Amino acid sequence: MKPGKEVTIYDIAKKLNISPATVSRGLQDNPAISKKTRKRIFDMADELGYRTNHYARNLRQSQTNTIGVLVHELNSNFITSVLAGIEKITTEAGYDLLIAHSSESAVKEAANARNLFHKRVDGLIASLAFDTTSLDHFKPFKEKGVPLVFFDRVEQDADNTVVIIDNAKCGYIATQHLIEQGCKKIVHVTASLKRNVYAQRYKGFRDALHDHGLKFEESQLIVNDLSEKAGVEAALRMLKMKPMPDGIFITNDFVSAVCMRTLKENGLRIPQDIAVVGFNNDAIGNLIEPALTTINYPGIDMGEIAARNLINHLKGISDIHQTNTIIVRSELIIRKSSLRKPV
Amino acid sequence: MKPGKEVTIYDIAKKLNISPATVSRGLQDNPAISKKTRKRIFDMADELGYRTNHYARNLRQSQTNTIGVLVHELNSNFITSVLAGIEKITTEAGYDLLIAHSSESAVKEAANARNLFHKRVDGLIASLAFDTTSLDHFKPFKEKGVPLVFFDRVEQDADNTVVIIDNAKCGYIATQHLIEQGCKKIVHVTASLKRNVYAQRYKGFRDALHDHGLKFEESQLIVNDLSEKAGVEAALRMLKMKPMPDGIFITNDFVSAVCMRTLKENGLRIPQDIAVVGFNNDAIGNLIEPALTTINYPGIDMGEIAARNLINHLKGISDIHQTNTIIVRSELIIRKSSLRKPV
DNA sequence: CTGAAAGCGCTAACAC
DNA sequence: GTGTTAGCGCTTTCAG
Repeated sequence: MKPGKEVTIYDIAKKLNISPATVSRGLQDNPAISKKTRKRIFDMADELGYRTNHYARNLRQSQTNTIGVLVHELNSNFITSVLAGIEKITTEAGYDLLIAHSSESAVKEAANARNLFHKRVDGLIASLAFDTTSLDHFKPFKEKGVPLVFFDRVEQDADNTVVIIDNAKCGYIATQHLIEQGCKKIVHVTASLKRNVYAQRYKGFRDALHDHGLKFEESQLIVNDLSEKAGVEAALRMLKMKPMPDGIFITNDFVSAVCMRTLKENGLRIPQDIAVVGFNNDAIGNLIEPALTTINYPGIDMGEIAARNLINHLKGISDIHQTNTIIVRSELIIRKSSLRKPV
Repeated sequence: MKPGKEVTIYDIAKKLNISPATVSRGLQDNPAISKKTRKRIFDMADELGYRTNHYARNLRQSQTNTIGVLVHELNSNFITSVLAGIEKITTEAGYDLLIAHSSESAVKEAANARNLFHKRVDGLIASLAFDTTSLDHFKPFKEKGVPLVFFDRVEQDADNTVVIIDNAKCGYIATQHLIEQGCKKIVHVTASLKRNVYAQRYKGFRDALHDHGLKFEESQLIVNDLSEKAGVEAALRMLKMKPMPDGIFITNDFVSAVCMRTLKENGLRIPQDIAVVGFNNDAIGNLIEPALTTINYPGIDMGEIAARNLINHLKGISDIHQTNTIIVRSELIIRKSSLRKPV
């Protein structure tokens, strides 16, 4: 193995006195090649330390065997689970992953989309940033016929395939649970209502209040950016309300934990004074006190489903445009933060 | 823009009545091309919706402009910070990232290394899995002259560049802090001592005990896999010790949180009965009760440093083999979980 | 400042 | 079952 010099199929061909085409076929397990030759090819490849030049192959085949993944952040349990699911499926199918994250910025998201497009991904799986409103940056993909699958944070128009949970239902059952625990004034802490997930959860929240004859005032809705600072502020704001809320439904477990901390620091008891329900079922929920009631939904499944749909489409097994919306199961996990009555 | 047909530099050249070579040079801001021509080229490229074919370019230049990153897991704050740091630097320098994670399995790590090698990354940044002992899977990189940088979990032999913190010192100050708080029997919960980070922290722990005249028994060392289950077991084991420890130094914040939960469930008060110090400064430490004393070290800086070193080497600005070990600062963050005396 | 031409390593018609 | 050949899109000498 001379350093610096790459082994090519020509080297293998020469050593074996066969043609490069045969080597190429052999390496791909083409059935037209006899068992013996194939074995000789593989052995020689090993011996010489051959490695495929993916760039030559991709150039030739004009397809990259790469799937782009566009997410808002990497730092949540949920996202890493989704990634794990995607990775499992794509790896099995022999695709590479190019992962980009937008740090919740629509501008960076557009830049990443452009980059992935220029990298010629065969398909794209994406979850949108907070403030993404237009889907223009995905247009090039559509024009080139590169299939798109959105998950979780999506924009639902006619021709996107989306993998989501029933956020409205989740919002409803979370709120209903609080009502069943005796809460009369429930505050909802969430992020920009322009984003489907938050809009839907809010809708569920409102519907549940309405169906149970509870009234709603604007002050019961707190919209922020789900940061630690925002969590503290939300809690302080609730402390000043008259009357104070006796239940909170928060759209994210981290912010729930922050809120709870601030409330407890101010002498409130959870769930007696205020019952709390979060969202996502992050590890944190089971470590804080009291343990957090939350909505669980399977990131890994969402990832697998998104990836599988995309790949089946790429392989021509199914057409992605036929399956428009896939809803993944979700459930309420009841823990102490909301439990005022025996179950 | 006809669908399915890619625009190449030949198309641009033809439209402009110049040669493909000129277009290629223009696109790369080659100073040999006049401003006017360059502008015309860019405008036409825009108009036609041209996108570079990276595969053709890489094939031609036989370098990929890609850096591989090999990590044990994605699900920690620390790792995602490192990744953010790496990404910042590599993006600025125009490199792509190929990220692989080994789920703490040496076997998968080797497979990932092989894959990245076959993908021909120009350089590799890695942090090892728990049970990785041999560095054989990195040999191909060395043989081909592909530069390697290890961070955090490393194997220190002569010719690897490593970016680490002073784990022994951190272990020492964590332990010393507990001693200063009046702890007489301190237990250390950690992972496989084959891994440098854990071995060094343990060394610091032992040194601190020794320097302060405290004796050590084998039972004061608990080695596990840092899972939730392991955290619970560790706590239960300590509850059975006679006498019970009055201080714990745990190598990871998550396990600290789990341990604390179990101890509290069993009626122990923290820090009065047992003082706890963790490691990593994850977000969780500030949300549990009492807030967790821990060691902070800057993942983002480690990522940036690792990436910068690698890239400078690739660009020939500096030689990676000259800088063998880079130590990043770290510090003890004191919170309530360990505070028995006024500061 | 620009053009002509060769070649990076691989695959896929098309032959035989 | 195997060989010949052309070409994927780009960069880069070498010429002018």
